[in-house]
Amino acid sequence: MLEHKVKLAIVDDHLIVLEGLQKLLTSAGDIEIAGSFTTGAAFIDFLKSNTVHIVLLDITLPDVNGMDLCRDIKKLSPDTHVLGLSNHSERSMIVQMLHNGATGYLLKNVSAEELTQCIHEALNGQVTFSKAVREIMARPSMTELKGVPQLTKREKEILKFIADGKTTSAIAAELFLSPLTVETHRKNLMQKFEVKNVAALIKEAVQRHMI
Amino acid sequence: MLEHKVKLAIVDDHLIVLEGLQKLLTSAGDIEIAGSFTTGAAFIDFLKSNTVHIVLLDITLPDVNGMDLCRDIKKLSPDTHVLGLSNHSERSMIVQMLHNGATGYLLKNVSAEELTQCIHEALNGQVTFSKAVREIMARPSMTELKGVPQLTKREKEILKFIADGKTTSAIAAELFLSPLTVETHRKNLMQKFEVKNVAALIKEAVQRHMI
DNA sequence: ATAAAAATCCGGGAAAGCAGGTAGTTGAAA
DNA sequence: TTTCAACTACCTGCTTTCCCGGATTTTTAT
Repeated sequence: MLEHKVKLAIVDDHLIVLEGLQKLLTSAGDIEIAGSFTTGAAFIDFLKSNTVHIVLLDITLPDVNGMDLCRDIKKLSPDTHVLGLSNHSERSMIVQMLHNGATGYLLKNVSAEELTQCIHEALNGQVTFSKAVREIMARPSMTELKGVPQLTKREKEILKFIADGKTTSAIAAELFLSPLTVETHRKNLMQKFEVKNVAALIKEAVQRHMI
Repeated sequence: MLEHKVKLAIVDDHLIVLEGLQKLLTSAGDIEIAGSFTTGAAFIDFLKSNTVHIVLLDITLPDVNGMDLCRDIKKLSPDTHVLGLSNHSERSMIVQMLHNGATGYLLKNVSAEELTQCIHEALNGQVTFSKAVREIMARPSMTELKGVPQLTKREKEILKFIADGKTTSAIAAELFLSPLTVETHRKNLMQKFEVKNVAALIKEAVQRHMI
């Protein structure tokens, strides 16, 4: 196999993190930083006309959330490996990222060695975690075990409206839908979350950062 | 006045951030990084036998929280300026830091120029914020303005039950109350939160860490 | 092309929530 | 002591949610 440099991209809205990562990665000679981006949109743009082998993706971005962006990246370029990078250590976050096609997940307290090691593992297609993440995954907690329901775009949309306290009919009016349609989505949401009223629904959703 | 280099310390448990900050600060020639620390304890130790003019202090640390550490620092070395550095953009966080003696507050999305500017302002004793923080402080958003409603013990109790998805009558049974009483509490809760249904109530409550 | 998933729409009935009150009892602070 | 906040309880009328059950069309993935 030819040993070209690995093209790596970073998506993070914090300049500090961008610089920090670049510094940490200079020691790994075979990695080339193809680009740094502060928004998901900017990276997607770049990806359309450039090859990226691996991308370090912050979960919280100004424009889109990491989960959705991850999914978009994999759709656009299935061979690009995505490593989630975040301060969020909740199991649900990690699981969600993997569901959406990420190859691994790192917390921002990674060391330089961990970082480069994870990158290389990811390039081999291995699912890889930073040390702190492995510990979280190893000790599953009751509440987190149930996993995160996979919501459709419409469902997410309506979930947000519900959380804002809007009634079914108000939502329907705003989205030009029949109230009955909104009712159905609401019903499905509650089924997916395995709850039986909005109160519990919203609690779960907020706690899982879906709102 | 003699122009010695400014002795600056960084306390942050993320290597990435440490490196990133160092990189960003190299451009400011008059600043010398006296030390980097990943725990509050380590920095306090250092401070006992070294002069530090200014410290960039992450709010979330493994051993202590930033507020308390800030207070300790000012007690030990009142002339050391503390700049809070965090991802947390909640107004309450910022205010708390200032109460505890911080000279300023930065979000981690600061630019290099902002960073050095804030450092210099802080050295002059000026209270200083990064741009994003100034915006938060200038425009108290609706949700932040109302502050946290003062709930009675009973109300908090019932709020939790509601968030768990329990119905009014179930709560009443569990607390040996009339359902009507629970209804009243629920009504009062919604008044205090200025919302008109449970969905919004729970969202607000969770987001304000009351659940 | 075909299957699967998502999004849309519908009915009816039971249950709960919402909004607007009123009002007695208690316990602590002024 | 009286005054006030909290907790308790009640009423009426109306709206909305919740829970069954379906159905059709459009989009997406294989």
